[in-house]
Amino acid sequence: MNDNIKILVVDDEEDILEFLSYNLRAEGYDVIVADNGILAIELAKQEQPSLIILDVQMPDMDGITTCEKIREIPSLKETVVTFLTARSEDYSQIAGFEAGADDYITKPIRPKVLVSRVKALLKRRGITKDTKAIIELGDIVIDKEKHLTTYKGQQVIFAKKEFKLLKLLISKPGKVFTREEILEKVWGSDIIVGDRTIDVHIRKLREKLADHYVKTVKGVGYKFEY
Amino acid sequence: MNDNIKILVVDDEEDILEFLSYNLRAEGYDVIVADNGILAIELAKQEQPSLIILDVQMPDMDGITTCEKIREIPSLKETVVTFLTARSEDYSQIAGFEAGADDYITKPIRPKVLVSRVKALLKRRGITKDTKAIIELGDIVIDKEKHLTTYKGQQVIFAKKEFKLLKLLISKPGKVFTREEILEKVWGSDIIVGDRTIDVHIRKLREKLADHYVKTVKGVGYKFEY
DNA sequence: AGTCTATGTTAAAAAATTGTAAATTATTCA
DNA sequence: TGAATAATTTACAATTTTTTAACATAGACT
Repeated sequence: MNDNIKILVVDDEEDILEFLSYNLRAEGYDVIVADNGILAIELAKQEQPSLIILDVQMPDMDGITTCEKIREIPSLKETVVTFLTARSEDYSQIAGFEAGADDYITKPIRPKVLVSRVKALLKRRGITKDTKAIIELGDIVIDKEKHLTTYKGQQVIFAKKEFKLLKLLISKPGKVFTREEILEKVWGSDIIVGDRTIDVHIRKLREKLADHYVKTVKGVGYKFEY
Repeated sequence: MNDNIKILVVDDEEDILEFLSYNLRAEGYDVIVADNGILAIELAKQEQPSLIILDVQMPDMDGITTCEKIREIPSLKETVVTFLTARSEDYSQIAGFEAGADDYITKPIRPKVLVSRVKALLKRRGITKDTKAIIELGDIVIDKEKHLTTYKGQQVIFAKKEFKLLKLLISKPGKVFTREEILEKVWGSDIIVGDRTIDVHIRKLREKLADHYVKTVKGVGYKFEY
């Protein structure tokens, strides 16, 4: 499982796809491409990219429609979407934001601006290479890529769900995650589990680390505190 | 229901300030203005606007420096900052994002684009008065995300309802909230509770902070006074 | 002063939420 | 396929929060 940041680029023009891919790959991103909106939606669902760059003008399904459809997919609600638009189309900017886009990049594209923009967008959403690879928090080291956790130098094995839960909580130390949020992010929006499932998993984290890391905020949720 | 979202506009040119204010006020925002960076920072600290629109080019302190300074102020960490920039200055866009800006608006400004952009930015951040992450009022700091309250540097624990009530009262210091309003916003419109419930919760706030913060306005309701 | 009403105070009951162990069901992987 | 491991449910215990209820107090008004 390669844990680089994934970017989906969607444009009907071959050379623009290549241009964007080249420049983004050079920055270390994993780039996947689609030359139409329908394929884009399929790929997005499958690959769960962190960022989608979407050309506004495309045959069949335009960027705005594509974006609207993307926003309707629960697992892609948090994905950053940015449009590619010709410099003068102010109208499309408006429509784009209403469709749920986060930003837009004007053509002609300058590599430096592109990369800087992409970085800024991802950073704003808290998606950085750091948060993708290894998280260190005092005694606790989590290697997401290797799916390994170390506590006080000792390796601790977490099962899949436990690991996901730990990752989530630790991604924003101190932040209280509601049960809903946890369900949504660890289990997925459509899966229904019993009331006590989360508690049991929380218990396992506490067992394997130490009780005091995971705190209960009664009536609200759980948080990780170092 | 524009629950008076505050926007701070900073530009050295009088006519641009007026133009922006006019258009934003027409949309129902509370607009405050500053014609230089130093004043802007002062005002921002005092007024805690949700959005700051900042001209890049200004005498004395330019927009980028101002933005950097703003980002250093804890209570303004979550504030959305957008730059105003001449259409061609690509470099400033890059520097702007690095300084911690969230977006930029190019001159010449078109009212429709401006308003649409501002709406999109605020929406993206989910800003309506009750989603601001941190509320600071002198000795009292409320971190909604962490569900933490600090009084004189000491952590104070509030249960869910207490926390909600405190948040409500503190959201508009000085405003008197009627019992009805409190019930509606803390308990929800359809829940029926006895007469003394609110009093009991008010009492707990007084206990945990200090008596003088929450004042009773007999026959009317309660208010928070710092 | 006496009465009336709104609010303050307290302790205890009630309700809501979470913790836990053990049993049950799914999944994985050799 | 069949142990082994993981995930979930169940049933109850433990804890904490919220509400109620009974009584106290303060201030307004006649």
